[in-house]
Amino acid sequence: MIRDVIEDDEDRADALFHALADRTRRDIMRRVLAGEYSVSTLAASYDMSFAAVQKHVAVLERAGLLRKRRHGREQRASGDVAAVRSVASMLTELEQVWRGRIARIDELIAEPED
Amino acid sequence: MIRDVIEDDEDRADALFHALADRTRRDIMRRVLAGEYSVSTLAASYDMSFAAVQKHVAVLERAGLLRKRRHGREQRASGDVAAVRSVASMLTELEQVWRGRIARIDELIAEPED
DNA sequence: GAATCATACAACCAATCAGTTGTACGTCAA
DNA sequence: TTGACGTACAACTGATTGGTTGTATGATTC
Repeated sequence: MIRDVIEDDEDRADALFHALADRTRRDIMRRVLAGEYSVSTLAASYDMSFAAVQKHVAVLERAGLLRKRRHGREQRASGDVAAVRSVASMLTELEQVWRGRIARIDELIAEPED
Repeated sequence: MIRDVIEDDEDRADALFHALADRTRRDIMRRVLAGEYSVSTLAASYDMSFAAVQKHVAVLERAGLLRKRRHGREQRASGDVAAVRSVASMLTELEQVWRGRIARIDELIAEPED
């Protein structure tokens, strides 16, 4: 059913916005969009345990915002710009809803009959 | 200090992404961007208590995503499209970081000396 | 094969979250 | 002035979060 697809979309949106609603994770995104970094290299940048950073990376990965590639014994993460764009397009959709409202108001002003 | 401004920006980003990381709140945003709605009118649309919806509206308001105007005894909410755009611009910034990476890679390919 | 490095994951904890019910207060209509 | 409506907020609950430490597993190096 279409209903379920929409549900999945909402699940995905929840995951994406939630993943971005943490400053450490946003910072990780900035790094992995600029280049490839192993989890331990990333972890070295933050004042928290390796496990904490690893969990942040896992949250971003589950949301589809980054991918990991094995490289020897390390796992290198790189950001997925398409996922970032998909979040941006959700916001554009919201903006379109607003444009619809404005268009309706403009119509009323243009045709003041009734 | 500049440091504190950045901190405030991060606080704001946290609040914005967190506010949008809930499907009920995203749905409220769709409505209040399309028009003005009283809190109780909004509440009638959802299968949860008035208080729950009122709290969702408060979260969106604190994040700056909507504003309320008194109108008689009701409080009408309408979405702030500028706030939505500010979130979009954060994502554009992320995308710029990625573009920088690609540009650097292209340079390496263009000048294979070294 | 042993030691080491990089990663993943479980178990735990305090804090926050999303929901509930109940209460209080301002505004409007009779 | 009394009641009903619309809103806000406090107090509570179970679930989730972001952090911790400890342990297990894989790949690398000696």
